[in-house]
Amino acid sequence: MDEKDPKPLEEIVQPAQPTISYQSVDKLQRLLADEVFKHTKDPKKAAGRALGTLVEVITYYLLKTWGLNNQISIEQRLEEYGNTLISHNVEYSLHPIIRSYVLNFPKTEKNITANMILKTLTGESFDLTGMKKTNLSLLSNNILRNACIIAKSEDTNLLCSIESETEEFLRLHIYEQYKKPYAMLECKRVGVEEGMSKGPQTIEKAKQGAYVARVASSLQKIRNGAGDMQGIIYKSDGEFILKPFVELMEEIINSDDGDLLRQFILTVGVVSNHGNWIKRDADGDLSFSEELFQKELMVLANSYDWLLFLTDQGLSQFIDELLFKPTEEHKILRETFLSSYAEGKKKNEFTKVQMNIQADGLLLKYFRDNLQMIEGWFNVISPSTKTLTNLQRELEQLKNKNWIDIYE
DNA sequence: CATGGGGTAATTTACATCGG
DNA sequence: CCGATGTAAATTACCCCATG
Repeated sequence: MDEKDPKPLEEIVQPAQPTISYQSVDKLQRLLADEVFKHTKDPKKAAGRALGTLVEVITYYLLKTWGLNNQISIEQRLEEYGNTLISHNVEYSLHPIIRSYVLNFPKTEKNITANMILKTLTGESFDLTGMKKTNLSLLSNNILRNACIIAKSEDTNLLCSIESETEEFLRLHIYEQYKKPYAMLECKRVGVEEGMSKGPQTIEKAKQGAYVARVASSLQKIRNGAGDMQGIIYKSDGEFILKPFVELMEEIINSDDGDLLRQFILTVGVVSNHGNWIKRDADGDLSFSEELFQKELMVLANSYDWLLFLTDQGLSQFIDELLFKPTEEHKILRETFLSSYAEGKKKNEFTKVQMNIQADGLLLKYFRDNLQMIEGWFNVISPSTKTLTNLQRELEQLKNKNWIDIYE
């Protein structure tokens, strides 16, 4: 990471804009524990788990708002680069779309199953040979399934999302994703352990994600004796390219060389804030420089191509504004969230996969209307020279590659 | 205070059963 | 046959605690 241009910590933990003050996430977690999760055996733990889900939801709806909805798959199996014996489920992966189609689906009161969609599709000259249907539902009891897979083939998945609606029809996006992703994201949240002054032990678990980030992509990290992070990528003829990591990564993203792109996966980590991620300096001040990162934060920053920080302020604002004290317009969000965690409740309808359909609409609108502010909830830890907009641009670049040629 | 071990809750998937 | 519902198994993500 580059230390020449350290960002002031204020930028990292407390973005300047809105001047409203928000409670710290630690306090909100305690509040959640007391109010929402009192009935569980370990309220704080359950609250922490729920906060983890919220980090995922925020990240997912940011991606949606960036126009990547149809590129996303959730919790799909990803083989290690060059080592197919080991695979991992990754939270979000972004995939090339090989073909897509808009289907007018007659509105119905009933649930919308993969089967019904496929049946409607067969009348529409959309070739389904070689595909095996799933038994998932796009819409069930008013709950939307994000990244809903309706059929699978050997190398692709066929997914479905709701594009828009008319009086009689739902316009459904049918799109075929190539299984090999060009990017992946993992979200992690770690809370402060009660009574602990130092960093969290639980972060050991985050190393699992760091491991995946290091083995997923053909672009691998390697350090030289001077401590510089180098990137190495093998081409199909066995030759390799070795040069400074960020430089090589940019080169691959900018290139149209199938040889470089075919197995490349941009890895992105999203960690929510933690009071002890960063050490104090000799004066007892918090300043943002790499040597003051706790070991665990460095491990993550060195493992992912991109490491993002979801700030305390951002997560608090999301919880406070939409879940704790929603406006009239947003009160369904609160209701959906609370009912999802009510005692005896079986089905959660506030997760990255299952989301109440009205809540989905409200979240999309909120993210669209407040995109700039929400982007301010994230800070880039690595590469330290880049911004979130750079990441968006890189994802967009990858999305627009001519993948059909690359994989033919 | 770093580390390893441990436990619960949440979520998803696969499979079974029920009812039309 | 088909979809809805229920249940067990598998996986993951949290937090807590004992030890040295």
